[in-house]
Amino acid sequence: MNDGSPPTGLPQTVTVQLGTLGALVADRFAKQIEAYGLKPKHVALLIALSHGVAASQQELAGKLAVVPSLVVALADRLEQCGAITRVRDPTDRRRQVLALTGEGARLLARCETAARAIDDELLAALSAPERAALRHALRVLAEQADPKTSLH
Amino acid sequence: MNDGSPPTGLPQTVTVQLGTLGALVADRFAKQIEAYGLKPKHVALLIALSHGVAASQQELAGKLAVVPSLVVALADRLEQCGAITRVRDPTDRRRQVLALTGEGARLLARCETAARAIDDELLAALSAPERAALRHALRVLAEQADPKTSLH
DNA sequence: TATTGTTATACTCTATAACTATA
DNA sequence: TATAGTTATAGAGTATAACAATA
Repeated sequence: MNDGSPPTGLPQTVTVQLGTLGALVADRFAKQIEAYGLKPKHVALLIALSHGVAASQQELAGKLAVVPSLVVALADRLEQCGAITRVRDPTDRRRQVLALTGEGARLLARCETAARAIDDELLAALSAPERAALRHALRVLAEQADPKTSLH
Repeated sequence: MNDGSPPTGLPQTVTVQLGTLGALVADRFAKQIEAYGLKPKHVALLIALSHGVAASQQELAGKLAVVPSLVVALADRLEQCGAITRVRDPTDRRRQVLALTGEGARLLARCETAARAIDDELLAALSAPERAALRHALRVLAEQADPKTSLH
């Protein structure tokens, strides 16, 4: 264009910048964790299990804001690589109760290492107080968004 | 788990928080702009056109970090709704030169309004200085990431 | 009859590969 | 022969819908 009309301010919005940076770091993170045979959604499931206690697949589908049939596929993979256990609830044999294993916790720790490396690279351009301010703001926004939190 | 092992620090990393929030705002933004018949990638193409001058589809594929065949589909849609023009370069008739129209600029303005509304809602939980600090940090990170910037 | 998990299927987004036309 | 764009096809990721087991 460049015909004198005001340039769009869209790229300066937090919405677009968060969307762009989010996609960027998500791609980097996905690249790193594929060495462990995991996708971001697998990690989201592991995180959910590491927080609360063991949970049914329906409960997890709610927490991850995905459909139950997707939890089946994610859990299949995680069970296959030994990251979770999957046992029928004796009191209600319809329910599959998932729980993190030691191997799952180790995988999660490796993912955390990968994430921290991406953090360090990304935040290198900021001063220490700028980094602290960003972390604070993200923490506030993340917990306000939390009800349905997932990785894309 | 909750067996005494340390809980994962993954959700506190900037990587995971940016990824999560980015997906959240991207979804909200996508929801808003579908009223205009646009997807985030369409907006990304319009933004690219509003910045530089008219550009060939190959150049745009480079800027958006997508494959040329995707630019075809995006441009088809944008041309169809009158947001861009698409003319053969007379000096090299292989090239299609895309340019933003007045209607495209108007669409972009509506998208900006939608993004600012999401910004306002999201940032309501932060104080004015916290908002300023976040905007500053995101601006720095966004421009450092910029080479291949897109919306997911 | 309602609910949990599963399977089968379809849809969206995007990439790869083959093709056309210009150069 | 090489390049811009296009078309056809395929793959990843996820949802919807039908189904089986259990309540």
